[in-house]
Amino acid sequence: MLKYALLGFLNYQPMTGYELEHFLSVSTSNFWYASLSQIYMTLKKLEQGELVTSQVEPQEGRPDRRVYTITDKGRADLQGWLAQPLLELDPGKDTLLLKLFFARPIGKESILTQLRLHLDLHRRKLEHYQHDLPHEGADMVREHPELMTDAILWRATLRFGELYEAMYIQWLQETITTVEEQLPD
Amino acid sequence: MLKYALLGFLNYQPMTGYELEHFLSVSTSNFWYASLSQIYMTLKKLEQGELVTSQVEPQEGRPDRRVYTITDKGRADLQGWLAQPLLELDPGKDTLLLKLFFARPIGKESILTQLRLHLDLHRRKLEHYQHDLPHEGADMVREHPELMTDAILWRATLRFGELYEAMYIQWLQETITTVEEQLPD
DNA sequence: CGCACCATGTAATGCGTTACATGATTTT
DNA sequence: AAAATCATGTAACGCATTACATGGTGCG
Repeated sequence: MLKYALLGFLNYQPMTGYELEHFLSVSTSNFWYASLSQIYMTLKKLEQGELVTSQVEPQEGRPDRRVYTITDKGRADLQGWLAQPLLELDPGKDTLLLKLFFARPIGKESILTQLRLHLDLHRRKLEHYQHDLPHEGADMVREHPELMTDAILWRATLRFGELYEAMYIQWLQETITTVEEQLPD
Repeated sequence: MLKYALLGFLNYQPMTGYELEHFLSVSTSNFWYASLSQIYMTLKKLEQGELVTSQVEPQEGRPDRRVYTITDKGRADLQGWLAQPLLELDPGKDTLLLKLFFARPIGKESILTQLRLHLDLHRRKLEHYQHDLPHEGADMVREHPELMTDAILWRATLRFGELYEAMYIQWLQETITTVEEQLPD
């Protein structure tokens, strides 16, 4: 699926693997992220499949830039994926919930400590969504005014992040209270 | 991490791979699930690491049952993992959000159709949490009264599932309205 | 008569993480 | 002087999915 994240960004403009990582981290990291090494490997596969092409731009003092451009075939593939409805939900994975489910043996206080730590992590994340991220999308639109309507969808995904974190915070607060009141030592 | 889900259940009682799949599907599938083939492979690795042992129970007319039992080493490993605080959040993955982010080229109506389809999927899931799942935990406690306090934590994870689906439904409704009102055809 | 349940596994492939390897330029 | 940014890649390993392979029992 990273494949489509990369094609999606390359459909806006040609860029390098390094730049793709930047865009992933400031706009989709919430629901899709990948490390640089994975991005480089995936780009290589996309090029083998002729969904992108690359041109090397020589540089001095640092590695040459390899700029990737989406091909017509790549655009068609992206469109096909976008148009195809998703018929089932992603399986969820959440390590904290898994730990909590089996946490009884480590005792009440240790459980509470861990829940409070997570509450803090989620509060920070919510702040990040509210303060830092909104600017990034605005920057992109300034450079590419034709993407103004795309930005409506970008904001919707950011809104999801906010609602998700607010929900998680609420659940943690509730759960901390439940554990305090109901779980024996 | 599946490793710990399996050790967690085996810490309640010895059971087979097949039974483990059942427990995963009725209690943790929300935040951790695995297919049978993956469970069988993971059990094999756990046995090699001496975290579990297995006894074969011969049967007629169907494959022999292989019943796994957690060892002291396995219990210690599980405890260690549970006691170790999680210092960062799981990276989120959500295919619908990824598609939505890049969906502008497929047009307003196709986007709305896909969002409405997902709204339906999430409504079904919420019903499932509210009607079907609560009984499963109750059954387990009836057979193992000593797990009554564990059930407080199980309910907390189920509650997360409900809040998550309710949040997702709210976001989808909001987003459908936003797209209807703001996105040009 | 067909479907769900019981019950186990292997093999191939793909996706993702971590570690390894390098090194100049720019900002604080 | 240190840290962040720019910039690319390979190798090893582990985790997960899908397909393959088998077949009796019990219920509606």
